[in-house]
Amino acid sequence: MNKGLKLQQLRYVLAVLDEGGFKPAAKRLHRTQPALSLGIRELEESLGAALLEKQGAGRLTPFGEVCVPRFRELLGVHDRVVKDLDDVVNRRSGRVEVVTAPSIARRYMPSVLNDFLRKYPALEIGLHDGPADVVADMVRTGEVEFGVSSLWADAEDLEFEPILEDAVGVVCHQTHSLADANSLRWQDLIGQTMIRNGTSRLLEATPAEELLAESRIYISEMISIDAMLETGTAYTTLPRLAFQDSVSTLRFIPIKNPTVTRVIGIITRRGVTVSPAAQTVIGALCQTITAEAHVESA
Amino acid sequence: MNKGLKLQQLRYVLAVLDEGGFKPAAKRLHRTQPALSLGIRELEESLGAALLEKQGAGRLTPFGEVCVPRFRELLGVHDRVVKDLDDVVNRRSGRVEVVTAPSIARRYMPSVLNDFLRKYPALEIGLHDGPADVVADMVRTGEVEFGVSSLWADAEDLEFEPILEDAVGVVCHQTHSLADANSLRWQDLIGQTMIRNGTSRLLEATPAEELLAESRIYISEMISIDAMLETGTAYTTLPRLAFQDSVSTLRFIPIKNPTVTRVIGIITRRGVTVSPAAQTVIGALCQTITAEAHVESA
DNA sequence: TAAGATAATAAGAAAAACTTATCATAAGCA
DNA sequence: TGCTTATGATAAGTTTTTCTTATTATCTTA
Repeated sequence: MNKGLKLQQLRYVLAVLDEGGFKPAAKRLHRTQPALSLGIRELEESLGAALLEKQGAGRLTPFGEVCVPRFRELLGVHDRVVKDLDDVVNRRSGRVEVVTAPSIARRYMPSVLNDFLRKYPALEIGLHDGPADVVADMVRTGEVEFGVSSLWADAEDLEFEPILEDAVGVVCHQTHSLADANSLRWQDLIGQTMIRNGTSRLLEATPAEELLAESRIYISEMISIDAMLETGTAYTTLPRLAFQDSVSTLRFIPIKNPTVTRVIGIITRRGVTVSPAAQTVIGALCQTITAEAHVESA
Repeated sequence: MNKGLKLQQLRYVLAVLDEGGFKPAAKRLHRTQPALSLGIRELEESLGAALLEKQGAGRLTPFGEVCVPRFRELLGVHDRVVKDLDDVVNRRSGRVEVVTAPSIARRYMPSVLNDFLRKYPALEIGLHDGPADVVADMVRTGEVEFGVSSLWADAEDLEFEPILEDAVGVVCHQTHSLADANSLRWQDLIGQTMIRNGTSRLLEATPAEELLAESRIYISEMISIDAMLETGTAYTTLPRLAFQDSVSTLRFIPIKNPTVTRVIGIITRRGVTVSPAAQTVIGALCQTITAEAHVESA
């Protein structure tokens, strides 16, 4: 009473029944006749009773009649499981949750998503956005498989794979005194009214640090910042991607010498392999970004 | 993308999860750690994606999370099938259909059935009875797994295993002229009025054949025969077992020189193995018969 | 940074599964 | 009936798989 059926032996039995004999069954399974003979015998011994009548083209014993429907059930489940998992591996099934910085979500994800949905019609995707600390937390908790953002403190439990550099510049109203410059240096900003925002942390430990110290306004929401900038009395700093060209009364002026950049990358949990579907999303995103970068630099 | 999961490898994965590591899992499965390492690796390669994270006590990849419930399902079905079939083999489950000659059904089967039901509480049994040709047909069609009766013509498609000899004797009313004999010879019956019945075929091709030719009455039903015998004017012949002692106004007188017997045996389809449950019934029946034979001869 | 633990890798041994060759038995046919 | 043919069982040897021991790499922890 050896526990543990071997699926292949069950297939041998069913093949003999379907084909009506050992020889044709063996042919279908690309085996020789003795292989089936021995395999089925072993199965019978492990069950403790005969399944097939001696001679006579593959007729079943009463015990065999009891067994065969169960064999079919077990093999059916097996085959379905194989197919399901194969679908997952080959991106014909699955769901990916992603979180990105808002700038990425607006600028790159629409085209990535369209691409993705067209290419893998059966995959589902969930897109979230938020500031860098929220991104990191959502990755940490496993709410999402990966995030796309900059990473402040390099956390022990997170992996960071850079994909993009985003230079910080000045954002001000077109009537602001800085508005017409093609590029600026940090010292040009001394004495101007600066609005700090969520991305101002990028300036810590850079030549801009004293500007931060001078600044007496902090506004977290972009809409409120816009409203303040519209008065033409203050400026703020933003990475290029976070600046929305669509607000046409505002200007973005690059800052050089030195350039301060935020590094955006793929954030994953350390030691956690992302799912096949998520790998596909990451691939598509990187491709989109490098493609757009070429367009911009051209 | 090698189709065909190996159940053992799935168990390896689940054991690693349950035990939280390769080493304790290996211990539980009576394997060494590299055995699991290689087995799981092969499984991952056949699936085309990793299941377990590199280090870190058996944590799952996202793909692994998808896989494991399905592994559990498949193994669950497997284990249930094994248990079901084991129950059938070990007579903890199943149903047997039997057909016997009426005499066997009345004389032996009650005790066999009681024995059987007590010993195998989960087995079901269906008992039918009928004349020899009906018995043979029910076996032939597969309505029942085996029959217990005599077999007239030895049919090519049936197997006959003798278990019992049943001698033919005279049955008559206690007032009949033959009633007081201890035993009779066939010639003693010449000139008496004989009622033929279903068992009279036993006398064909025996010294009793001329009695059959003389006889002008045939009655098929025992009750009608009894009524006729009660008049005291006629006799009939029956095998010993078919005679019911309970009808106390009738006598059974053995006939000797020569003794004519019907051979009762187990009738099965040729080349069809009976089920484990049926084997048990056959065994119990044979045992009961030999036990009673000893009682009688003692 | 060293010590201890855990899993991966390598190489060879054991077990399993399969193949070719042959034999036994039953069914078909003159 | 006896010969032929077909089918499955059996034997022996080979290939493949799976496991073990020994070792190495890597992570964890103190």
